[in-house]
Amino acid sequence: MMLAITFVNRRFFRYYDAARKYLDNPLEWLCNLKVTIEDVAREANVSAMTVSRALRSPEKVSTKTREKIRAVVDRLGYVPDPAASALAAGRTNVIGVIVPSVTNNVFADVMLGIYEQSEGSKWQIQLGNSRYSPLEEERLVRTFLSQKPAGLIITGQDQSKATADMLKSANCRIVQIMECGPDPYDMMIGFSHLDASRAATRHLLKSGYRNPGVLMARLDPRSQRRLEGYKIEAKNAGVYDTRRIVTTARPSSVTLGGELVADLLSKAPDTDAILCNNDDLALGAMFECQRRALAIPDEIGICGFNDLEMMAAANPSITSVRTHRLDMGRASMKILIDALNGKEPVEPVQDLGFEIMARQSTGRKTD
Amino acid sequence: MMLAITFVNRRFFRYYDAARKYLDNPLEWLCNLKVTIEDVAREANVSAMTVSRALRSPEKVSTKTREKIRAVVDRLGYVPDPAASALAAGRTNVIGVIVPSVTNNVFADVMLGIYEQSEGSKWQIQLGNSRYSPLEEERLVRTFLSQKPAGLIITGQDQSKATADMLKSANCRIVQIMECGPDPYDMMIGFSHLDASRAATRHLLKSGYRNPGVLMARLDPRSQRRLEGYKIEAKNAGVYDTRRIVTTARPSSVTLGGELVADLLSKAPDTDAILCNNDDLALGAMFECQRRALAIPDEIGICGFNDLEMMAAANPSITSVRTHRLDMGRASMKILIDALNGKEPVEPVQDLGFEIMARQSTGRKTD
DNA sequence: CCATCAAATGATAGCGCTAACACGATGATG
DNA sequence: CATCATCGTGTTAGCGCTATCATTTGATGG
Repeated sequence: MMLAITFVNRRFFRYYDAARKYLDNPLEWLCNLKVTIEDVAREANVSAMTVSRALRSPEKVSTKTREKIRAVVDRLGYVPDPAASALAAGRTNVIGVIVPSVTNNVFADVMLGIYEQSEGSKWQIQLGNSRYSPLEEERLVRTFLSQKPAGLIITGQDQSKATADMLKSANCRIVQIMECGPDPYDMMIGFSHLDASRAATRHLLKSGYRNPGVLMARLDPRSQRRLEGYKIEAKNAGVYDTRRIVTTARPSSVTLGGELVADLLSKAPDTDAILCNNDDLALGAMFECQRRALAIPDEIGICGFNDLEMMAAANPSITSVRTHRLDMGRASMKILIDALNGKEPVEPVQDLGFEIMARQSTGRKTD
Repeated sequence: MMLAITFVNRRFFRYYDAARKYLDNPLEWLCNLKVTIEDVAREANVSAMTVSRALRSPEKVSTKTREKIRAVVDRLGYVPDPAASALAAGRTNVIGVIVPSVTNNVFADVMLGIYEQSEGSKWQIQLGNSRYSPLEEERLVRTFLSQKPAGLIITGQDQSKATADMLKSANCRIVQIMECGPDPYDMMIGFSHLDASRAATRHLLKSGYRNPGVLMARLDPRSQRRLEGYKIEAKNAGVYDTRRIVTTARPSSVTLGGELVADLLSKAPDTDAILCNNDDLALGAMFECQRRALAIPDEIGICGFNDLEMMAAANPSITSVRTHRLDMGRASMKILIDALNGKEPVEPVQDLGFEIMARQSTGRKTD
């Protein structure tokens, strides 16, 4: 009885307080009356706790009660308040994803894989865009961690010291993507940019090109490693020449590809192959070579990086290094969800590799 | 005194409870001790409420107190708990953004504009990807609204009835983007897809093409309107012919552009111009025409839609309909933030228009 | 020096939910 | 038949913050 009175009082004052705000608009009041877990509990003749359990861990509630509650939930259109839930439980179902760009096709594909894998699960993706800025990344990590996320997917391994410290002591699971290396914070899914770029350079050399140059836009850490790979193989082959290294801090684009080719050919007119930082540059490079009536692949070879869909469709089709972007997204989400479900990964660092897609643009007739 | 004891008790039990969980790892316990607003309040010799005010509405706190608090906040590394804040205040700083695709360059640009405009503000972007599914969109809207967002940016005007009902009675500001039309839920920033497509079709006709065809992938509502625009102008000019309308439900890609051209030319070999649903298709169409040695623009004209950066860089450069994607993002975020700050928009529906970018691919020598 | 009022600050009471424990009912066990 | 584990459910006590109103402080003018 005492309980009933307390309960009625609580409801009464809640409605009373709410009502006062809508004295001039009773209709709006009615519309905004929020359905809480207690409303469901009352209608179903159970306690709020049982409703909570029925929704979060149904196996702990008898089938009969569960179905009764489900029916009331549907009838009243109850939706749990995530803020209250997070506050009470001390954690959320949020998985934060931090990428350096949303415009870039590469990350768009990774995101797609992540979304795809999270489908149907209880985990909520929250996307953060660091725009290649370590400071912005730091801010994002701080913001995400304050939300007590279940997990974090973050791009690369070149975080600032402050970010790294936060991540190391973070109370959630972490997956680094896009790269492979030693000392992960927790888990890691990616591939070796250095090896990929070395393989691409070797492909050019094997195809009979003697003076390969390289175009690099926006030197983020992964591009740097790719450039390093080119240098190693160029030196190995004894064809290293700084004139043939064209870099810029500008973000890559098709137009930029054309401009960089122009730059490269003016500095080193004997260049006979171009390794591009990514496929946008490669496409731009191809268009520019066509405008200059340089025959691809005989006079000049072109190789991109990432193997976006358009590379195979281009005319001529363009050689590129296929990276498993969708798989990286899927795998990172999968390993994270598994870990959250208590299934520790056998191998916390996974190298998904790459593949050289040799096409017309590097198909020089060998002598 | 009473207060002090209560306070000490509270702290004590908090620490005691926390401690029990870390009996086997005291170090971890120390690391995880969360700094709360009360810790800051105690250190700064003010009440929790004053700390809260100092952070959320600094102008309500004296300069001296504010600075003292700021110093303590920095020293302790206090970060407010957004869940607690949301629960107590009944609202959040979250702005939900719902787009049908994250892979698509078009939306990537819009997102970029949105992010850009939100920079430095207190508003938090949260991205939802409906993947062109009205049901998924409904789920997203429900989820977002349960988080009591400050605002919502949603793509288009073709929501399901349930979604529309939720949005109409939602307790937050709403901006629809990418389209312009009557009866917005609240505010609207976009352009007329019908008009844009009519203008593009007229451009082809004016350029001397007599038998323009059209390629359409993934018939979302906006594509439908674009198709409608083509039909109107084709009929106006008396050149309407269903053989020249090639559509597919598959998502667009460069490769698909090539395939659809093949389809179009086999059905209607006399086609002399191709209006493409988007730039990916246009690029693929161009490559396919080049493979078939069809001279662009003399034998066949090509026009894209959206004017992605690569259209100008292509060889030949490709005519396209420039849409102001970045501006749409920026404008939608701006009008939303203004509204949230109490600055009602003068014009709740804004048409940002479009621009026909005539280039080589439709530059037929007129007779 | 005090009344008056605005500005600054504090005390109180939740926001809606869940962890942790309590408790009763049920069935299994010796 | 007492004993004990197990299951399903209820009770209690917050999670960390802010709305609201009460109170204090300081500035101003008579």
